Amino acid sequence: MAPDSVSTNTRGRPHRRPTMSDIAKQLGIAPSTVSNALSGRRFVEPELRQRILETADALDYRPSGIARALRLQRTSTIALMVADFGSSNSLLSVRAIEDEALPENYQLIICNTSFDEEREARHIDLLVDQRVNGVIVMSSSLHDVHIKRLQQESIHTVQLSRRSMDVSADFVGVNNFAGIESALTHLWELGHREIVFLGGQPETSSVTQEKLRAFNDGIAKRGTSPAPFIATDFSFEDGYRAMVELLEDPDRRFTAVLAVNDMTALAAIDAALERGLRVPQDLSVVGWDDSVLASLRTVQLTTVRQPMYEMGRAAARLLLQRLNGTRDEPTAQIFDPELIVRGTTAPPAHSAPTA
Amino acid sequence: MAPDSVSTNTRGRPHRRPTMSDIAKQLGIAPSTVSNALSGRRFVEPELRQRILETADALDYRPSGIARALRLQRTSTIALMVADFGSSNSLLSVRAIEDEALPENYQLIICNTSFDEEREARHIDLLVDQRVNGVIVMSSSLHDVHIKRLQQESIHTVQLSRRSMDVSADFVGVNNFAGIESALTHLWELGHREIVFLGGQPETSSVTQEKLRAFNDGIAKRGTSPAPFIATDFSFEDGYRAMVELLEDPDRRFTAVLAVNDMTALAAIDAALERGLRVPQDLSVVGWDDSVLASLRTVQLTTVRQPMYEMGRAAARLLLQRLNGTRDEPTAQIFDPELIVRGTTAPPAHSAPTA
DNA sequence: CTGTTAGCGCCTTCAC
DNA sequence: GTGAAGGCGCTAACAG
Repeated sequence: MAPDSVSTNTRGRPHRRPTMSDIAKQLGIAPSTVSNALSGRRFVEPELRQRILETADALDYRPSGIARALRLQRTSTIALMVADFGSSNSLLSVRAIEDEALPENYQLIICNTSFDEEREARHIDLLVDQRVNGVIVMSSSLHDVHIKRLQQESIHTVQLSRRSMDVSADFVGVNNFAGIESALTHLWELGHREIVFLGGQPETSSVTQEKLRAFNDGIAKRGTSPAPFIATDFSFEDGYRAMVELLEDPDRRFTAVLAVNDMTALAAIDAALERGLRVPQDLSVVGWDDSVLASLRTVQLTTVRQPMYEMGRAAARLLLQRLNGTRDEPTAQIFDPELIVRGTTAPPAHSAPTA
Repeated sequence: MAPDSVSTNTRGRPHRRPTMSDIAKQLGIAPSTVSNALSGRRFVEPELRQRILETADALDYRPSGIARALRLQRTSTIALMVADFGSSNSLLSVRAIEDEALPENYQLIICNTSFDEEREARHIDLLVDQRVNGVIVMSSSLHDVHIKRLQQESIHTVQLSRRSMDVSADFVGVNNFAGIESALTHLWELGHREIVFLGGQPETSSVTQEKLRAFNDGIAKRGTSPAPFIATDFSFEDGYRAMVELLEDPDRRFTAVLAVNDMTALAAIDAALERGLRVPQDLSVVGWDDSVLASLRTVQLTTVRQPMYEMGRAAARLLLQRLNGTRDEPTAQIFDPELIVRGTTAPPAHSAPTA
């Protein structure tokens, strides 16, 4: 077979991509004119412009984002750092961010930190090296050091859900206080007086800290003794272990569980069912997220819904505005959560658990 | 406050990143020597090398991936195209791919196509412009045109799960035939004779095509009349609608449902329960994925497990090997699925459904 | 063993 | 309205 029109020499690679110079050469004009015609930043004789567009098309020309990035010193790339997008419905936020980024020709890079600090560091190194323009940090456990690192490198940062006290950056989140308070009120009105808060990592997660504080405040306000708390990561397995621990402690009595997320709530339910408890008759459980799981007929989890899509969109917009220079002072946008009452909460049986 | 040591002029931006020239200038040596010292590709006097490393560190130098990419003509970036990573446990594959890419300093870009062809095209344009080096295509509905486009642009492509007939590319998948056959055998041995296959888009999804063919073959082999099939997308909502349609058809009789994925299976269960059927007494349901949902005590879904993590890893390795030139001819790697029997399958009640 | 030079593809002054 | 030249930051070829 005859070699293709656009052949090349480099290492036997079959294909070299056409450049603006190629177009220019073919038309006998200057590269800068091609640039002007394609970008539309300068006026070019319509007839010439037309010919340029045509040959660009004919050559299947695509601009090189790398070259442009090097020249303009901006990559039009943003990144999202998330601890584990499997364990909640953070996917909605991802979707929202992509929906905002795509129309503005921004690439989105997603980094999964898995609660692993070394992995966080690796990712951030890569992001810095690639000269990412902005980062949305959703990873609840991302260490402040790393955020500061990003800011030192003058990479714009927006915090989504998680909030760091000693880092000043844009923030989009939910009113955790109100969410916990509404769940607590719900349980209280049903008659529950012994409620435990299950899960989360208060040392690293600002969200858990807030929820826990709201929980303890709410309990104190109602004049009950402080309730137990067990720290876990946000996975099913770990929530399950924690719940078993709670259930096997003979000193512990409780009629309701407030879980840090839906996954943990489901784990708690599993553990309770396994030990012969009925939900909600013997134990009420409230989750947090309103993930797809929660609405299943076989699950029917009472939970707190946060508008993840809207939050993701807000975070993306904030970031993009900042990258376009449309914004200045750090902002905070707080969304309201909503209690969704389903089937896993009911008045407590005032006797001991019936098997 | 006095201006920082590394100050600049461009547009009042606070910070200009140090380059190799900066290091070289500071030490009174040539940039290329800095390059050689940092990359280690050429020998540099240990003492000088040491000083270079130190000043690089002092200046907080980080190499520019963009400049390097422009020079080397490779970006060390790969992309993953997925239709909707919410609806199955494809997250495991994502995790695996990241686990393989990170140690080799490859960036991973994830593209969510949402079964939307225009969105696919947008994404691919961006990927081409960014000069992504390789793409893993997991999006079951990605139109062949787009894969061919990638190949024309000489971007290496690996297909994960979905397989296109008239595109020759590396492929990693699961033996759908064996999976369906094992599910069918399970139901058959329980005594089911009227089984329906629920969900999937045979026009666009090669996976659904294979499953459907395996299903029809299996039914035919056992000498039963062909079973109904309803096409859906892979979401809960659509699966639910389809199941209601099936249930409301008076001409239709069936005692078991084989669903295209877990989400659809759960939707089918919901619809059945809603109409007073009991699972598994009145209706057996088999899913596909073995997602976290399936193992919940309140769900206990019988399902077919595919090793998503391993598959993702295999796909990533294949791609990276190809990018490193370690591989040549297109390969296919087929994994074996595994039937996980849980609580949603049982012998059929041979009478009409008991309410 | 180190320095000089050139160029990856694009954009942007500055000339004409 | 268009052309020519330079440089973004890096690496590879060629000198010395």
